[in-house]
Amino acid sequence: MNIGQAAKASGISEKMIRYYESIGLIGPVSRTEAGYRVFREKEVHALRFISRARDLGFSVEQMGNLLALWQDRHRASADVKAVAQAHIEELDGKIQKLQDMRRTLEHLVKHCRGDERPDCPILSDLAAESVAESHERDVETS
Amino acid sequence: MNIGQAAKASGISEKMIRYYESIGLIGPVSRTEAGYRVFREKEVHALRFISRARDLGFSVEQMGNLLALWQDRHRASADVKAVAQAHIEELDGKIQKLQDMRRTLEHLVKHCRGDERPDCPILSDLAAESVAESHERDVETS
DNA sequence: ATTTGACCTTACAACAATGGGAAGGTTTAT
DNA sequence: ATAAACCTTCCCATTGTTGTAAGGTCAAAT
Repeated sequence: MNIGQAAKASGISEKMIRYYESIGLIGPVSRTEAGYRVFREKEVHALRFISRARDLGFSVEQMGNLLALWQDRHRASADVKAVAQAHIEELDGKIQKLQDMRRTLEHLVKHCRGDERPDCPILSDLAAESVAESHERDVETS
Repeated sequence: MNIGQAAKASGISEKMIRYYESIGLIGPVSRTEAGYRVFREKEVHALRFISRARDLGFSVEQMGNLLALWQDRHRASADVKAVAQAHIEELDGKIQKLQDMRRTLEHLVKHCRGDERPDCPILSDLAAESVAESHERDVETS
């Protein structure tokens, strides 16, 4: 199976397959005389594994861990669970941050007339002289 | 005011200030004889604007639009609102995606014993021979 | 047998946004 | 005069992915 076939079979682009090989996420793929990569079921299976993990937002590093665990017949499921849980917490952090932004923005948008006049609370807020927001200017010992 | 002061006053790192100048997000800053950048209130004000927009997750491109509108006395607030609303939708998309991941992962984690044994539904799911599309995973059948 | 087109190879650049660091010039305070 | 604290530009790395260029290979049609 050539790389094009493997890409279609796994849902990972040729580019990314080569990349994953180059960084060692998947071991070196065997080649034909001419240098073409040859994929067998084993490799394609791993690529599909990667594809699914990627869909769940795992980083390349985390995928490396998961792949290692997958291939370790003596793994403890606790180790796998730990990776997954850490990722859930990462996701929670990101979701939280995005929702905070969303809330603030939603609030501003709700108060903007959205007509031809220039007055706009969104810009006013962005341009506001810093009041008691998260940034600090003071650095001197007072 | 030198760049270090401007950085402290705006909450944007020196690095990023130079970068924002280099890509034209802020106009060229005037210089001393020796080549040091000189920031006046006007520039610092713009940097603070950028800092706030960035905290709300606006991209550099969107910030460019917002800055232009901010400086356009004849803007229509509708234009500002449109930028903000587009961004809210972007945020919604990202949140949605992350929550989908989170849900799936949470489900898998819940069904993993997390003990010494190797059996793990998380790995089983990732390794599954594709049955249906990856989105059609089993959802809370209780 | 040669051409064509679809495939493969590597290598390099780019994206967004940010940080790190080197090598060197300037200002300020001692 | 000298050291410390600034500033400057330039290049590199990150994460994950795509694009492109220049070239080698394979299979089918001429």
